[in-house]
Amino acid sequence: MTDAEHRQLPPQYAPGEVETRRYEAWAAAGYFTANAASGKPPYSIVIPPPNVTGSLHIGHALDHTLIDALVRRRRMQGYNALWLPGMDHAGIATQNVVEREIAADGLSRHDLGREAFVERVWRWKASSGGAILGQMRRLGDSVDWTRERFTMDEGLSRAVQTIFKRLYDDGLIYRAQRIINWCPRCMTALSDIEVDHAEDEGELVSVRYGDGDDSVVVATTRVETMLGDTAVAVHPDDPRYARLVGTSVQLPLTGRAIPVVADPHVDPEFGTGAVKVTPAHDPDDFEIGRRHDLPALVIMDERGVITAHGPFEGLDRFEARPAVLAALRQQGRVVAERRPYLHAVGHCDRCGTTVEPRLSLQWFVRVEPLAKAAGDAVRDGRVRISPPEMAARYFDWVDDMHDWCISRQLWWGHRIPVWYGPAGEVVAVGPGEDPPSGEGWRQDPDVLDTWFSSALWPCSTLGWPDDTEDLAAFYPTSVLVTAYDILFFWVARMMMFGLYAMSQREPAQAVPFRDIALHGLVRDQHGKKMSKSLGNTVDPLDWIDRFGADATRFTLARGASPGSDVAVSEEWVTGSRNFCNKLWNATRFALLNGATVPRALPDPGQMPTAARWILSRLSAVTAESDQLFERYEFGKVCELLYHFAWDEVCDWYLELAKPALSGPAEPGPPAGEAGSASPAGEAGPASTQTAAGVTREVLGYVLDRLLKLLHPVMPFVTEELWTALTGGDSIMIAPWPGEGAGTAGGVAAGGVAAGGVAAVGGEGRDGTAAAFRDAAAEAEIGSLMRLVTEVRRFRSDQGLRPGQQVPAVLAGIGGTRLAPHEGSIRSLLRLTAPGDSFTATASVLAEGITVELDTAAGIDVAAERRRLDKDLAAARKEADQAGRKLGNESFLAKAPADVVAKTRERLEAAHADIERISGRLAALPAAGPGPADAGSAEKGQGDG
RNA sequence: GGGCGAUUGGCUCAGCGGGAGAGCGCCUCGUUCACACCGAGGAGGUCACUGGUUCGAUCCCAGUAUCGCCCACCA
Repeated sequence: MTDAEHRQLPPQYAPGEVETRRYEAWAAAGYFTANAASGKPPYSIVIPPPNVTGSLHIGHALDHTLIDALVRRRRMQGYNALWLPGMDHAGIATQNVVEREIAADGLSRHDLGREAFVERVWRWKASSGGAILGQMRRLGDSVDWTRERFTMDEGLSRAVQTIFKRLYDDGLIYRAQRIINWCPRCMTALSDIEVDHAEDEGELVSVRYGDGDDSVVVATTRVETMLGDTAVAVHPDDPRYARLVGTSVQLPLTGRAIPVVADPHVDPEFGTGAVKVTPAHDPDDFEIGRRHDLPALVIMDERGVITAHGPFEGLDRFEARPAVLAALRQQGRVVAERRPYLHAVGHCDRCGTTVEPRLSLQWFVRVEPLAKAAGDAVRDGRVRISPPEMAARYFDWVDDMHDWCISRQLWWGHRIPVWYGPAGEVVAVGPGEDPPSGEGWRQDPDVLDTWFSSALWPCSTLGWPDDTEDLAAFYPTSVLVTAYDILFFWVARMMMFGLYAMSQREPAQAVPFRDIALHGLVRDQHGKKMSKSLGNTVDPLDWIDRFGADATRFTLARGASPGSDVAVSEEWVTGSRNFCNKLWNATRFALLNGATVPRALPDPGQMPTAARWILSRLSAVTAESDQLFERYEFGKVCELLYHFAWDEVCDWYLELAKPALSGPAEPGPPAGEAGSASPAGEAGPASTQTAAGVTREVLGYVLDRLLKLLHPVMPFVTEELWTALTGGDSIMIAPWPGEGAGTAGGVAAGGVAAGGVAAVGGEGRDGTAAAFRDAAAEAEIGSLMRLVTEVRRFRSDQGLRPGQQVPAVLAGIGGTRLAPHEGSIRSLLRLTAPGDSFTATASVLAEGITVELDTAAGIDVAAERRRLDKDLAAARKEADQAGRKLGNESFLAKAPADVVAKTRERLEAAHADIERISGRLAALPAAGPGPADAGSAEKGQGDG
């Protein structure tokens, strides 16, 4: 853009072209790239790595918006800000995608063989994986593309093997025969958290084992597993079965004799008090079996097909259930059936298949010491969770966690770095791809749980296990931003592995992040979960196309408060789009009127009150938005800035500035209220010191700051407007307008490096970051706003068109604090000077000033009386309330002084209102029949 | 079965011991030279219910109802 062009804006913001142009320019300029060697204090966030199979959905859009806002703000504050991008290989999910692909050619992964299949997955990744990375550009994510990582790239694989070996050597990884969760469709083991429990309808069947006096009735929801029963268990103190303990009963259908054992785990109150024991197919039974040295009889293969010899062999587990039941029924073994019987059943969180408890040899992480350390880091405050309530969930989990099954019977993932000798013994454990020298070595065929590598993400992406510059500069990361639904899967595990991997550091430096900022899930306008089947999903790319990235981001951020869900709808994003346009036009207006951004503010003595008012408000808003940002209150930041920009800057300040802007630009006698300000001096060499000049600078200053405050959430439109306004290179690298931007206060609150970082970025080049507070100006403009609103209400009630000019006298304004604002008031209210024939036909009393209006048609007495009656009733109610309080001795004795004082003020104000309104009622011309002024007022109160 | 949270205007939500708020929607008016993706004005709520604490409760406590979420190896 040329200098002339950059001050011309079209009347509407068109995001499309701006966004791609700006993003590419930022990336090309290297603004996203962090430099570990820079002397600036670090601020780092690692992306929650999206699945390589994924595409950008609305949940990512929320997460990324919040992260990007944090990073952009810190960058402007002078931090060495890093947002590190990357992806997760997503073991099961990715393998499933490619398996489906080859299934189209009628092939299974076994047809290809392991090596070819894995090769095929890599090819898939290269061509169709990672679509999300391109989509992140559309959102405006300021990620450092030079540091992009993938959980299966060389460095991360080495990190995985390294920590595996360390854990193994420390006795924290072991291999054992256990009952694990097995998905018969994915044909792999799952960890506890990869299983979703859902209430399923089953049936509870009571079956008689044995005959005659020595028989016992057991209840089960899974009759088919009886084929693998190796005992019946009863409670040791249960008198009903005491005589049977130690004997055996005959198992129906198979005829096997199985022992009756006594085990305290059995609940004598449930069912018959006797339970069948199937050690190979139920985790509880497995434990009972261990205690009593029972054999574990496996009756199903890895697909869930019955392998027990007999008539049921070859049946799927769900076919076997009715078949076994029918056979039992035929033998008269079924004593009772209860159906439907609701109970919780586990499902694979990847494919929904009912999980089968399966006895198998797997690798486990002994989590207890790791989980304890992870809990302690939060307990002792090294890591803070936002919102704090979520910490309870975190503790529940880390304090009572089962060992973590980490082996998966898949091909896509980090192969377990263990080699077995010819006899099957573990003889070597990674790292390194090569087997030990000699013959007969065989690597474990399984891969590691995807979450095993994700758990290392904060340190592995920064270079661990190597002692890299990035690791030194950016670990611990500053904050982890993610949805609460992933607290257990990922966050807690990063805590465990991060602390373990970095344990050579002092405890405060070993944590993977200092803050955990949890946000909620995105829901539809009715608070319902988004799902494809409900058809209520929102595609963020569609919104970006139609409303712009900034509108999409603002909508999501506006709804985000710590830990709670975000409801969005097209109405919200429309509103956000409108807000972008509002900013656009406010800046456009400023440019059309010659606004400039000053190096320093003009002398406050030269400023109109309105300027001091808006600067005072800007200062308050800036401080408040900084505080909210530090607390991850994104919704409140957005709300605050939205209302400041729209209600205060646009609706009032721009309107108040209009008369001054149309004044002379050359130095001369200041116009309007500025006449009361100190005369133009030579103090500011760059300043024109006319009312118009001062206003142009203040307007430019306010917009400069406002755009910067909004930039973290709305990067594109603010960039476009700011460069047009200032001619600067980029708002991205402009200094943050915080009061003493980036100084120790802000840093301490942000919890960045311990020890604090003082004076980051300094005051910036304009050196005007100090607070500008002016309570008198705020009070004065507040008074003006109330007066104008009151008169507008009158005009509206009287059916006067908003634009209609009305001759008026502002009686009694002389000597009041509003006297200097008469010009503004007249312009805002469309009041003209009274002509020769002026006769007041109506008046409004507000702020101690009587506005006498000459309305052409006179006033509508009835409408006015109705309104006044209503006002009077409200004022009386107010006076009554406050008066009653002040008449209460206990209140006077016990309430704090400021509350009492405030109540007094309320009472006085209410009395003044009553007097004013009564006066106006009395002054109303008697129109219509009836001597009813007082009566109608009374009625109004009575009704209220 | 445990735990947590919610219940505020038509909708989605802020507020959380001393005067009930916002956005959208709704009604009225408006071609004022930034913006109709706009401006001005307005209507609309006994803050789920019942008790308690308090000078004072939407806000604190207890209970009830309804809804939601998380965790869970009782067949």
